[in-house]
Amino acid sequence: METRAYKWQARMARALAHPTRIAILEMLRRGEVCVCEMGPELGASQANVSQHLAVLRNSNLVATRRDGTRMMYGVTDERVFQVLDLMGSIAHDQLNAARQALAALETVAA
Amino acid sequence: METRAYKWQARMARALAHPTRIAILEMLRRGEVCVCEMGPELGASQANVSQHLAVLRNSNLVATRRDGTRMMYGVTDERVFQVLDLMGSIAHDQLNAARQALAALETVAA
DNA sequence: CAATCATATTCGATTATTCTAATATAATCG
DNA sequence: CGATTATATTAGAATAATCGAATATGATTG
Repeated sequence: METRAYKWQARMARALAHPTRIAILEMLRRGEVCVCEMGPELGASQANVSQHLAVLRNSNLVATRRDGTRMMYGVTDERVFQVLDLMGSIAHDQLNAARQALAALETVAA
Repeated sequence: METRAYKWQARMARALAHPTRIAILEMLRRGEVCVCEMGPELGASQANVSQHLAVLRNSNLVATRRDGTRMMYGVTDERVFQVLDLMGSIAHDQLNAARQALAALETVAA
């Protein structure tokens, strides 16, 4: 068993395991983004955004570039978006399936 | 911001965020697998495997089928393997990059 | 139905995440 | 340099995840 290898995938998954961090990554689809844009758009405090960015940095999913007094963030590997896309469609289809199952039950009940 | 939608992706990521659960999913690449095979192969206790299976079930990544006294587990959506593959290659490349950076530093130090 | 085998659940202790509030660092400008 | 702006870090409380041990459920067999 490659339990060692799985540790890194698990680490990465853990970094993705928060709605705010996913929202941050979604912002980064457009390219580099300044931290200053994130707080307002995410509806999160400055400290909180910074903490979530630290998690993403620690898992090497994002990298920073200083631009004067501002910090620009970008993804280190575009494939993270493919991961998000896949998780999005899986979740979407799960929801649809659940809805259909519910509708079927309600039809019987009616 | 679709913070609502991100919640589901985050939930899914959280379900993937443990080496044992990734190992379980890797076992399921071959198709349905009996719980009885998992404990030994994972080096985990029966209770622990069952707990991790519960997490995967709650996020709808796996489904069960009873076969007499045994429980067969399978993935509900094969795309979860694409997610694992992507995370694997991203992690792999991250490691390589880190190794190369280290090698470069060591060359300078020598 | 009692015994057994396979799996799931509960409990309680431990550790990890997450958040807010406060403080620290780092670059820039006057 | 002192003030300002932008970001990061720390501290501490609240919540959630994890694990082993014990117990419960559920199908099967005799």
